[in-house]
Amino acid sequence: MAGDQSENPQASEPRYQQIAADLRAAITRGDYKPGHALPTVTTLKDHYGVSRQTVQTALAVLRAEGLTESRFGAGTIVRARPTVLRVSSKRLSRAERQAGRGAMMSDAATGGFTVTSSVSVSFTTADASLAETLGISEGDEVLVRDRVMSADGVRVQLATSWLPRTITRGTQIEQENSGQGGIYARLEDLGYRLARAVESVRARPATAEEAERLQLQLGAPVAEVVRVVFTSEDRPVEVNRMVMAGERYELVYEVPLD
Amino acid sequence: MAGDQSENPQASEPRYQQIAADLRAAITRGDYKPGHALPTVTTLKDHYGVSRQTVQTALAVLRAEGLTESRFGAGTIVRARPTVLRVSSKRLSRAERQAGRGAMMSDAATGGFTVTSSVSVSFTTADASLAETLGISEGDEVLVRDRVMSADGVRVQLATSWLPRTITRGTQIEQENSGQGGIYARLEDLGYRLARAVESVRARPATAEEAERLQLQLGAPVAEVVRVVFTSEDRPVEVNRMVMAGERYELVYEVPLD
DNA sequence: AAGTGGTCTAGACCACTTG
DNA sequence: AAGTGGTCTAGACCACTTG
Repeated sequence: MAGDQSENPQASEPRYQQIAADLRAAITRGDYKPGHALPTVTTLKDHYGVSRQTVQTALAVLRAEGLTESRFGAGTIVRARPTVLRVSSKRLSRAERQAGRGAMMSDAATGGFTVTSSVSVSFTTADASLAETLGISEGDEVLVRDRVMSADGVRVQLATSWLPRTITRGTQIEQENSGQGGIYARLEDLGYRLARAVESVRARPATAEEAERLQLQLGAPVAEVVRVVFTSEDRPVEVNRMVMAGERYELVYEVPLD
Repeated sequence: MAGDQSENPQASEPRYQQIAADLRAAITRGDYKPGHALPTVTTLKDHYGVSRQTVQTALAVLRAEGLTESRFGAGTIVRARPTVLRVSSKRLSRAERQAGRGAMMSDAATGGFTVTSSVSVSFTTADASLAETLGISEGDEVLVRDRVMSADGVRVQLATSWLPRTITRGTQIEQENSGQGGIYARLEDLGYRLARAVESVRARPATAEEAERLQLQLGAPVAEVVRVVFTSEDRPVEVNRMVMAGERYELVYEVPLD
């Protein structure tokens, strides 16, 4: 009966959510194992006696939860527990810098992943908000370092750093390859003693551009971390905005309680 | 022409995404203001010359991005910038505890929100993972404190704490009302000097249950924070698992760089 | 009572992957 | 070549909100 949804008038839950719940339970029970395919859309449509569209809507729910992944022309696959990068706030210690590792590389050292990164360098002028954060004037020149980072070939993080050109002009920080230990090591070479950073973390949906660059579903959760680095004289020297594929990261912070 | 998508064979982007992009741009430009309604589904369908379903799919994209909110029978509303609770790691300081504020209350003091919370207390035995984290034996009794927190009437956080009953038995920590300064103040009254916490943060999609309890869309981003609190003798005394509505929180951490 | 968003069907074509 | 997921249409009924 077309359009008739009243088979069971008590069931306030839409059919597609019932189907999603059913499949979710089957995945949780282990009927469908990570890396293996779910039944095809056509099979599911016949099995549940619904239209293709309804099956697709149910599958979209599972994708939104991160349980499955659909491969165009191939099938719907149960996702393996994702690659997790455990990123500790200890990664920024001077000891790590002196061991010649940049922040991203010490993450890799922790997790056993092969980390690669592509960098592009450009220049712009500070808008009001950036100028305030960096303690410079609106319109002042800033260096922009844009990075895409991958772990074991999977893109996991987008990062953009801004630094005042009064600090970076003519230094290796303006080169794509910033050298052993990364830009923090170079800043210390220049005499800036880095004392602390403030990191502000939010969970939010990926924008369309981020989803594309990180190979995520639109609206998939990302962690946005904005870090401001201060010297021992409490001068801000860098703003770094990182966008991380949510489920691929675990951020670990040590918090003093006294 | 039914089923004909080849009007513009160059356009690899599906129609519903084009429509979503169009509406997104209009919202960003300010054509549709926060709190106001988008055109109705019927209007949009006629305007773009597509089916209702296609419009619905486009609107689902905007909802997934957190840009809009659909009200059954009423319309699709542009969301106001969400209530943001700025939660600093400084909230856990001894000074705050001695001022009589629990962790959640000092958040409120920071942000100017009215915070309420409902607590339920129960008891269970530790499974292997919890036992290891708390340094006790599997099967040992633990106290469970389950909390739902609201800011200005909006549910913003689910939190569950586990503490060994060898510590809490017979104390105010096992009461629903744990008193001024919360359970951390009570632990210090009992002679446990709290030294540090380790917080581990992930962004992930809300499960169906969390979505319901936090009044979120299914799969909306949440921040999951697992905190382990240690005494000055490095003994773990509490595990606290918090699930926060992603866009309603900003977590701020101070990170030492040396 | 009228309007709104939400769901559903049956059928179609598409781009893509797999053997 | 056959199969798969993705998208789309036109039309329908539903639960809910608003005046």
